[in-house]
Amino acid sequence: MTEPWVDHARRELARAGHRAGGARGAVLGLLSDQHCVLSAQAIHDRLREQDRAVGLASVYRALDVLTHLKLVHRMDVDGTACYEPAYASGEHHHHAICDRCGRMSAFEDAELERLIDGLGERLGYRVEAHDVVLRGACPACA
Amino acid sequence: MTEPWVDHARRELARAGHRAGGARGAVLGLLSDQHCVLSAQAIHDRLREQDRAVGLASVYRALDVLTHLKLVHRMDVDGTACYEPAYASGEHHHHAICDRCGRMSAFEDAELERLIDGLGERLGYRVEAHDVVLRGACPACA
DNA sequence: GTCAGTGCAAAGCTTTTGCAGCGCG
DNA sequence: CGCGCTGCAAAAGCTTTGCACTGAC
Repeated sequence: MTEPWVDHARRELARAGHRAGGARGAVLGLLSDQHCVLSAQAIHDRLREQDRAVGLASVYRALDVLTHLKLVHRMDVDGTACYEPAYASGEHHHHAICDRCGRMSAFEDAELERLIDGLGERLGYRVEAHDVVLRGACPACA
Repeated sequence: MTEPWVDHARRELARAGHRAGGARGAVLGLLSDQHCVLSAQAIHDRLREQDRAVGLASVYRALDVLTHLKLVHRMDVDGTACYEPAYASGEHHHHAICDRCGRMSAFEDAELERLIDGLGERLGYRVEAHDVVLRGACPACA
């Protein structure tokens, strides 16, 4: 299986005039292997485990560029920024976080997306991104 | 017009065994006058303007207690925690934030609430709170 | 009187910035 | 061979914690 997201991201980076440095490449590679959101610190730690150590500042800088190009999606959870690949179209999901065990699950729902698009229109907003977060007790903890 | 939320909050605080201190009371009073979300720093600043100065640490402590009692709702925006009164039932709204001017608007939608409740059930979650955030260009900036 | 609540200052995190050197294009 | 990328270290937020003191019950 190829990694369409990584390829897409590299292409977009080049198109935006960015060079291909090692640190950003490593962050890109790690993100594509994950589906769950990761904090900058978590990315830094995992890269170190994989012997592809990258300065924490470079992780932040890479994520900043990627976020601005809308190649990764940023969300704040419990006061810390977390990131995940942003898939160009389709494959759009949201998160439910368990207050007890802290575990996070992802879900998607076409009707929710449709409803949110409608809401944006109603507000006169050109909505470019949106987040939905559910909090409560997961099946195991409830 | 009375302030049902403040009264409710004071009652719940007492019921949870908390004493009525000046700092927390001031935070409570300020929050009830606002509809928009406020950061801890903003609360601290406004209280100072009103000559009801409260230590920043006390603001954080008050907000922490109130959040745990589910009397205020916390949301992270751009890496900073913001707070607003949590209305026991009904009067539940969400936010749209403009990427350009940073202004925030509130909206509510019964269908959205219904849909989210359904999603929680589908996931087996006992959903206790949820957030929906739209990001994009507001009518004025678009 | 006791102990939660408070203010201040210090510490702890997360994130950003400055700067010198490396390396892609 | 210039300029973007990187790492390190320092700085800049935001938030929490330690401690002594005040004040509610």
